[in-house]
Amino acid sequence: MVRNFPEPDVFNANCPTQQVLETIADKWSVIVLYVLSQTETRRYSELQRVIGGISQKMLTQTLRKLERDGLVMRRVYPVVPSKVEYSLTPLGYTLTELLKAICTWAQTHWDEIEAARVRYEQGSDR
Amino acid sequence: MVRNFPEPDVFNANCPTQQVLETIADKWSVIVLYVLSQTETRRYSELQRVIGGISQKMLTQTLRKLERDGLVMRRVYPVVPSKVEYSLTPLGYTLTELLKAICTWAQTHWDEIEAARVRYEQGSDR
DNA sequence: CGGCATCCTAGAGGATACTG
DNA sequence: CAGTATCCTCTAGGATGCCG
Repeated sequence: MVRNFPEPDVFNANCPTQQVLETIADKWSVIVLYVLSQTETRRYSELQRVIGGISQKMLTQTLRKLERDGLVMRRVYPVVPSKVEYSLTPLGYTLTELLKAICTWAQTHWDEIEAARVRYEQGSDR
Repeated sequence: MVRNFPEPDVFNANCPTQQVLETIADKWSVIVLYVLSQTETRRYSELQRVIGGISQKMLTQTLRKLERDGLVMRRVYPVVPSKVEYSLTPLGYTLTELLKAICTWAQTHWDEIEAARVRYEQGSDR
């Protein structure tokens, strides 16, 4: 039996935690979830417009993955032209605080990281 | 001046937040940081052994990136055979709570995600 | 021991065109 | 509008071998 781990260790390649990270620890996933966490509901085209630099392929792919994992809900309106709305599921909502924290951290500490990079470059130059 | 953003928006491709996510929102980075957050100090070979399924190339690459961004500290002991120890910097430590939360979330909700996947497969089959 | 350097391949991911 | 399909490129990342 491969399942059932004595203690959850992220370090084990077989551990589900690593598989979850494959979903969560992805740039586009974080951003999409973050957008949805702020706005109740978003249409496909809104997401594409609001998120800078994402291709439509990546957007669709990310949404599918999040939907498959039960984090995002997809509602199709049978109208023409078509209308599709995306929102977080209850499970997805349990992530919002975490996502907010991550984005806040990124915003707060960006200058320190940038400074570290400069220092690193200088150190490696001579 | 490209820098200096009115309000930090993750959605803007130019926003530093996205750049930080490139570092943080990476599976191996999360895991390496998590290991270091638990153990003060780790040697290279310990990290490689403890983390299942990481290649040495990826490990080195991840460590360099984290070092460059000021999250991880690398200390070399001039002995032979060589000895290198990695640990978190103060900046890196500010991430530990977040990382713990992420890993905890992954552990807690894995079964729900798995259930969602099964549901998704069934739905798409017919 | 703790790495680089090199080679190689699968898959990520962009651009473009077409469709219900 | 909200995608799918196709093609094509480029790079992430494994395997292997060498070095201080």
